[in-house]
Amino acid sequence: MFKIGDFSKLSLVTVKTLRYYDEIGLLKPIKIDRFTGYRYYTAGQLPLLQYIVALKNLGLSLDEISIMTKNSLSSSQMRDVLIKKKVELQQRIGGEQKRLVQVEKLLERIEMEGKMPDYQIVIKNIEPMNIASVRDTVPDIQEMDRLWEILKTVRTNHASSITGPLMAIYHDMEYREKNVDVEVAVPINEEISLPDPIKVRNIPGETIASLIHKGPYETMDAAYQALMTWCESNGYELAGPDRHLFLRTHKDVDNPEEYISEMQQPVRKV
Amino acid sequence: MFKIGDFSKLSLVTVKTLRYYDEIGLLKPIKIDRFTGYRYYTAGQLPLLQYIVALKNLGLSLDEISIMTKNSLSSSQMRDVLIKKKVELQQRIGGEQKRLVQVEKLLERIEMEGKMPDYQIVIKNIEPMNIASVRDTVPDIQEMDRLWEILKTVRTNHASSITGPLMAIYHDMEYREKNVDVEVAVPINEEISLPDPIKVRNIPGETIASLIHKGPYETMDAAYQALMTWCESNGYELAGPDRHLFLRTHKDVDNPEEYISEMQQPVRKV
DNA sequence: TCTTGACTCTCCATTTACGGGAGGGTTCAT
DNA sequence: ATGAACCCTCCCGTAAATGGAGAGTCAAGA
Repeated sequence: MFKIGDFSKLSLVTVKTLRYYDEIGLLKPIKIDRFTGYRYYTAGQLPLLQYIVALKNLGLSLDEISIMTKNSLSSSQMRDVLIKKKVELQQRIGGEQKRLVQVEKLLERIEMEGKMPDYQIVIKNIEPMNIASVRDTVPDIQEMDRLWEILKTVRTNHASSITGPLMAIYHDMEYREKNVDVEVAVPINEEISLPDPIKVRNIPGETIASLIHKGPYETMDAAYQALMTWCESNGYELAGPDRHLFLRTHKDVDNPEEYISEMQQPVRKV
Repeated sequence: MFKIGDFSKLSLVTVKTLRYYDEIGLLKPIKIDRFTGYRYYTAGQLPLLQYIVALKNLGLSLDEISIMTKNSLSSSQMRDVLIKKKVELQQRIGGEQKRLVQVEKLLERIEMEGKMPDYQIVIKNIEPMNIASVRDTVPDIQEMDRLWEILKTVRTNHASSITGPLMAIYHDMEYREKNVDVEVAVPINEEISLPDPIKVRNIPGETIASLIHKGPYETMDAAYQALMTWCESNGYELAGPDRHLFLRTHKDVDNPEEYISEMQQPVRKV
């Protein structure tokens, strides 16, 4: 019989850890002195402790090790635990490798541009929502104001139904300056009836690449380029028309430099 | 100005998380109502939050992100943080991949043998220690008892200096049945003077592959084989004579099935 | 003006696998 | 008998939130 310190020296497992394993029931001392509380271990417990350490080195959690050390466990159940762990490890490795690539890309960009990039692109999952919208092909982007005017009735008559910021959906598959097929929309929380040409429709949940842009709309082209490049080089393909969310506009601030927009490009992993 | 819930919807960051970021000073609301405690955010904070989320996706800790978002940080300092993170990620990937290989090997063994293997092999780092020992080439392994007898004077006259279990060190580089060059030893904690042929010497700290064996010594050959195989297939090469620690012997139990031994094979990563 | 439901606040507990330390009891060789 | 080494329990801290309790606030509809 060894006191905890001697057992610790034999096994090279710290005293703290042994006490913890006792506490969670993973490895109980063979005997505890009722009066002093001293823990006593025996050499016969070393194989079990070695087993625990070995499984820990494989990356198993103590919970999983607890399961594995229940001696009633069949070998096929052990196999299942290990297979689960294997899958988990594979996924973690995959994730870390993706992160590594991203970090390397970011470093490259810092090298090239001499500074932190202005645009941070993030993948998000958007919930489905209802929108009230007007869609038209306008000869010039300035003409969009006409569409906003039409939507104004929603904002005045159903203000409490609005659940999000205004947005524009660009249905053209490629960029164009003239004759833009644009849908101007506002998210609403229920079916309300609206006069023509306003339609109410549902947008399904989607995965999007998001980029937040600060400044006037004229400077968004570079951001748009960055978003496209990012999608391509990160293995996403475009999966629908991109949206423009107006988060802070001339109605909120005077200086166009303070405008805030979000570009959302639906994407799909390839 | 948005209340926390609206800001959460815009950014797709949970309310709880926003409050947490406030608490740790990572992203403070633009205004907190002095009377109600309500937090208010503005669209202008979205770029910063997007930045935070993007860095989090790269695997940076919130502490590191705190550093990165201090606006006084030069791009070379940012580069340093990222390079540190890159190295960290590479190391983590390496570690996880090793674990994955181990799990796969264990699964293979379960497939082949139909049960969990009996031997768990673990790498340990042994601290340097002093030993009192007798070394000789004995014609037969039974002759070792003669060496134990010689060491008995240590165990009787210097019992309090003994710091560990008895051990045998096999100096032959390959396995042999006859004329074994063996050193029988006991760890001690200080320089004591001992009669010939007992020598006191120092064993340096070493990395060893350890295997705990339960049962009579005759059944240890398979364990020894397993240890060698393991070292080979896990990229370790032998780095010295192996040791046998007697953790529970005939002095402790009657039944040889209850004997506990530890085999320690010094190794070196290749 | 009142009510009601949605929203927000703070504070506390929980998660993993221990490590550090305080304060106090035990063992053992001298 | 004494001092050193050892052991005990209890509490706090870690990272990055998540979940819940209990209480206060806001806004829309009646």
